[in-house]
Amino acid sequence: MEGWYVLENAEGFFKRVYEIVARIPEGKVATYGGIARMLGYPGGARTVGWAMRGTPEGLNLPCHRVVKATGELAPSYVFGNSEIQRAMLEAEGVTFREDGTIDMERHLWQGI
DNA sequence: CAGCTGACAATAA
DNA sequence: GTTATTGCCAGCT
Repeated sequence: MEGWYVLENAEGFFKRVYEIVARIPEGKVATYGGIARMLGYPGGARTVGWAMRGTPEGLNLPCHRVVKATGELAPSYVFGNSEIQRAMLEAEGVTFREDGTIDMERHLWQGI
């Protein structure tokens, strides 16, 4: 966490979340709680997800790479259908288990 | 000004 | 093993 200031206007909690999400590499996924922990809020998992809800589309933020701690994808009403998110992650190179959940052990991004 | 809601997470039964 | 409940932080009404 040294040069995390791509968006120099990173003052609010939102921006801070956007920066981290924007840093997620392809083929990797981050959890809401994980991002919250990076910010120093171990219990701010909901807040991170809530911040994503207000994510401007102009930032082209890879919100589809943010999943639950259990490896499950976000609810269907986020993209209209969970298939979209799953398809995008598969296209990125993320592997899924038989349950339809992401293999966190392989793709969990801890924030390099 | 006070209470409610919400793209979650962890613990208890 | 699954299902239910509580806690958490920031913005909104």
